[in-house]
Amino acid sequence: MLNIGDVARQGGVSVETLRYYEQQGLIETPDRDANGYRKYAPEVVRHIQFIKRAQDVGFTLRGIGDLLSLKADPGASCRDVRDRALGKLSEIEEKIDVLSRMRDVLSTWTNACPSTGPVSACPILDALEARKGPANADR
Amino acid sequence: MLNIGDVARQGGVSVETLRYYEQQGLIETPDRDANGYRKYAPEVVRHIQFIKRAQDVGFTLRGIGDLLSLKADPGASCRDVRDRALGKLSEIEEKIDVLSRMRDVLSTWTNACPSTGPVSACPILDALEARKGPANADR
DNA sequence: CTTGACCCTAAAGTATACTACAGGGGTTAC
DNA sequence: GTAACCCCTGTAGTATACTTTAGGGTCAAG
Repeated sequence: MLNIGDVARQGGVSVETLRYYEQQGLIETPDRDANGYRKYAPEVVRHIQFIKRAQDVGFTLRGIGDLLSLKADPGASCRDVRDRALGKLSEIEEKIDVLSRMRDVLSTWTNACPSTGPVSACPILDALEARKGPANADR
Repeated sequence: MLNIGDVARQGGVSVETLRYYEQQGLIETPDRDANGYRKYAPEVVRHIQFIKRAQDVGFTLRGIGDLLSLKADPGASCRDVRDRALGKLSEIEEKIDVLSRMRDVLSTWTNACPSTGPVSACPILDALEARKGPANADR
């Protein structure tokens, strides 16, 4: 059995993060020692890595909680998980699209800037003030 | 002269947002009427659109404040503005890279999923639990 | 003269994922 | 027995860009 500090070290997170995950329902409430210390089975480290990997591919803690519910539900199907992943995938693609548009506009503007002369003749500031802005997708 | 509500309508923002911008130093403190109402010159609408366009290409309000200072500074050069734009551009490219990696991983996973069968045999959940995660760039 | 639309301030709330702090007890080695 | 380190709870703070709430004046129309 592990103390919270052991789990934190092995899982690569802080003890505060572990307590936070517990509070958020992402990890089971652990048993307590006589002194009140949380005692963890070694398997919990794997569980934390699951959370971290899911974060790495863009899931929020809320989404991860959802994934964990599916994982624990014998009635759930693989399709349910796949649906969550596809949903996240399109969210990410949407973000990439927005960012790509920003990049294109900024790139155009920086290329148009001679980078010499005073700000009074800056094409970037001009572009920002112009009647026509970039085609803004959202916000 | 315009009341705050007029500016809000013409600028496409809420009156609360205008007061917030003022508080944040993004728009000049307007003169007040005898009744205490803010009175704006019509030019302020253009100013607000500057802010909105800068947001559209990824600048934070802090960065926009910086841009506005350059704009107002006769000693500033076009290069200064360009530097801010290039900095923002690389930030955005970095974000795109991170998101692209997430997309690739999710895409691989969703393709590997037969989308039939129980979660107990789900390749996506397996991937999330595996020893090897995706090569995570940051976080 | 009242109703509805508008204006004011200051403070608190929202979302996300933690981090930090205050205040206090337990454990281990010397 | 005391220093160094671990654990506990609960609350507040962080960043960003607003939005909401509370409580209260102002103005134009009918």
